[in-house]
Amino acid sequence: MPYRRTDKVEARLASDRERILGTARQLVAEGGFRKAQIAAVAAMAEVGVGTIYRHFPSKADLFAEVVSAVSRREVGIVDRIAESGGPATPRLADALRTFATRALRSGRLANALIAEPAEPAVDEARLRYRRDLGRSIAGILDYGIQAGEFPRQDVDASAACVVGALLEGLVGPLAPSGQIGRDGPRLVDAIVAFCLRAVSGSPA
Amino acid sequence: MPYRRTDKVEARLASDRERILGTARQLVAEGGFRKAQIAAVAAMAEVGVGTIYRHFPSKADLFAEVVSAVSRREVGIVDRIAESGGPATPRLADALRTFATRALRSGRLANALIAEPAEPAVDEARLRYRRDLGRSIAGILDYGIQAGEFPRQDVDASAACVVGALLEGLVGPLAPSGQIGRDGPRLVDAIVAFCLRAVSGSPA
Amino acid sequence: MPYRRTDKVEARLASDRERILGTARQLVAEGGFRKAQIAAVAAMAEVGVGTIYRHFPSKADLFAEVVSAVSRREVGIVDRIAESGGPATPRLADALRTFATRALRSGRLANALIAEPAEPAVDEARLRYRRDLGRSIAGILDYGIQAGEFPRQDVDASAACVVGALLEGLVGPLAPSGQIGRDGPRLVDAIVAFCLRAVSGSPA
Amino acid sequence: MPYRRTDKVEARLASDRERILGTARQLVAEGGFRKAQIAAVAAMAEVGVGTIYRHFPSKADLFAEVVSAVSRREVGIVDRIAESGGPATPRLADALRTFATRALRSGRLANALIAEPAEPAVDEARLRYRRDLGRSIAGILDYGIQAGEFPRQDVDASAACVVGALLEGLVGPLAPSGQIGRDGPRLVDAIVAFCLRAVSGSPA
DNA sequence: CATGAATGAGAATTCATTCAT
DNA sequence: TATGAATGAATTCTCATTCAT
Repeated sequence: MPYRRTDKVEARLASDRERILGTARQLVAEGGFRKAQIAAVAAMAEVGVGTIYRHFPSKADLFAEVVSAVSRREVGIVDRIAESGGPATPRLADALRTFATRALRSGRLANALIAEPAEPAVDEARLRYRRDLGRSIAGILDYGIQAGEFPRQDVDASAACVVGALLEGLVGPLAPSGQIGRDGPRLVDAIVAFCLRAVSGSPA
Repeated sequence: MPYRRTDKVEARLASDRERILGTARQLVAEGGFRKAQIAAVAAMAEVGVGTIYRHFPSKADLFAEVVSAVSRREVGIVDRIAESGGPATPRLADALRTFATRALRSGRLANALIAEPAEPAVDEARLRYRRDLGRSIAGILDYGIQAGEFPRQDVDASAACVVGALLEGLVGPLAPSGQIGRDGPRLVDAIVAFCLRAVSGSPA
Repeated sequence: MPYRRTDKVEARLASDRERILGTARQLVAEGGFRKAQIAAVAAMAEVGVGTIYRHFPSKADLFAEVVSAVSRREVGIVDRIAESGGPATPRLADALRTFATRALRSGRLANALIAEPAEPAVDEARLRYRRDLGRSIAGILDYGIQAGEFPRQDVDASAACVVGALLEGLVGPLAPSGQIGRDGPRLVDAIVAFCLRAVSGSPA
Repeated sequence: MPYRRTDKVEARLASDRERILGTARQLVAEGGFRKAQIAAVAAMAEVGVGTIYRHFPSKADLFAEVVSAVSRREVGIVDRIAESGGPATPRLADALRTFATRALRSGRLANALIAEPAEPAVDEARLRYRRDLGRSIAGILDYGIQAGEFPRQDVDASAACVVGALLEGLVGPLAPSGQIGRDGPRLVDAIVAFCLRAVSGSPA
């Protein structure tokens, strides 16, 4: 009887893949890339090491995929807000606040995905993450400038600066090491306010 | 004849130390911390491995020192500007512009020192770098708020955001692939303008 | 087909472990702990270096296990004799003679396991060896004193002295250069006679 | 003016040599051979590393000499007692007691010199130490047998056993690790009594 | 001659990847 | 097909010895 890749097999394959990705993400969230070794992922995902290599050609690919997945999810959320209608200012505020709040809740994961490179391939994914986030922001800025809400400015540079301010504000040194040191909402407010002043050139 | 640590010897020692530090910095600038192994530093500095361990107790110490040295130098420059007299706005502009211009010239080094952690000890040095830079910025903000140039704001958060915007603007993905992709002066202008709008809440 | 740790695999694992232990013991017997480096053990056991670390957490653990294994075996043999019934004197004689004869046959190994420390962890195992041997001897002494065969004496000190006399007699300098220099049986006789006189306080 | 090795120079050379030896001995006493590195000896002796190599061709030679020196001194003391007149029994008791008491006072040094080999060359010196000690003991035994105090016995084996009992009794496992666990005098009494019973074949 | 800086061969350990079962 | 045991290149650090000053 020839081997048939049945639906059942297909489903197991997919669920294995997801579980591996999820476990990898969790390990990164707990101990950064440093602690996320293939063997550890395999053990926690309850699959064999070899199985990981069936789904991902290399460690770098696995973790690049981890970053991409988080990126897709988070940028997707921001995108949806960015593309919702209405004036640019509240839209930007909403997007930034949502992103920041979620990042604060994710604890160390955000820090690792944002600031802790490891392999070049993972780095690329990280950069893509930031770039995609920037592109989403840039969309709002473009709209706001068109609509006269924001002054003329170098949109790409501003978007990058917003991303930087956002991430650094969240994981930066002034927010005590690694954890949300100060009460989150207030910090998020300050960051959002900073960015809004920056792109609008007006107080509030 | 008893051994005398002559000036010549002293000079050689110092120059060895400097050469090791410089080589380490260069290797980091070229390939990130990943490429900067002790053996590689030794080879390129044309000293034995043991010599490095005469000057630095461990690999982590060596690279922490690399970061510290750059930090001291760059933050020192910013500090001097921050502490010069006059209104806060041009002072902040000057500080940011100077830092940014220098960082752009340093190429990948800034990226590595800012965004690529390695050993925990090096990480700490990197965090100190950002914190020190933030503190310098915060000083100007404090002054500006006192002087009524800037609106009331969370100074620590703003300073972190400025640092983030500055660094991300410089090394971020929108400045293509780690190198000075766009003409530098224009990018620096955009970043500085962004930060000034953010802290002042006014266009210009 | 899910991976099954078959009996065959199990057997290979166990035999690898044994081969590694055996090789380590052999290397120690040939050249002392100095010659027994992990790489050498791996090469001679025809396994990779990593395989050794799959079976033993560290070099110290491996060699501690080597000592422990020999200790368990040899002390076990002595214990069985010590716990057999009958008067203490022949029991002690039998125990000492058996131990000594076996040690003489093992050549340099006894010397290394007895006299050559290396890592603190291995040292501990070695001390345990001597202590266990001493405890076994002390048991016979206790019995003999109760039975009136031996005079009252400091049992712990006597046991240690017996162990010392035994080991030194075997591997000591008077038995030329670490090997069985003199004809074994006569040496064993002399050592046993010495110890019996010492604990009994009577000739023969 | 040709270089003349004046008396003054000669004296300094000799005193340097002594200081190096003394320092080495002290370091061994404090931390065993493991802690006694050439650089440490040089530093503590307040000479350059090179100076040590002027006096001793290698590390092994230096420490072999350390062992030899201690050996000469201690064996000398025992020898003198051994060669004093009078019956063998009190002479042996005196020799053993003196040696044991001194060893207990020297703390870890005795242990290291007796039980902690390092380099083969040092090992040889250690073996010579034990052999010389044994020879000294053997002299007393010979005399005692001649005089009819002791029964006929294998003198070399007995001497080795005495040395073994003595050393093991002192540094062995029953005397808690490394330090004089039990009150020294009582332990020395027990060891001496053990040895006297062993060589005399009669209760003491 | 004394010095101590420089050297670099070694040694232990880690972990991504492979492949027999 | 899944598994996880085996692998060994790579990396950090130590320390006896040499030799320019």
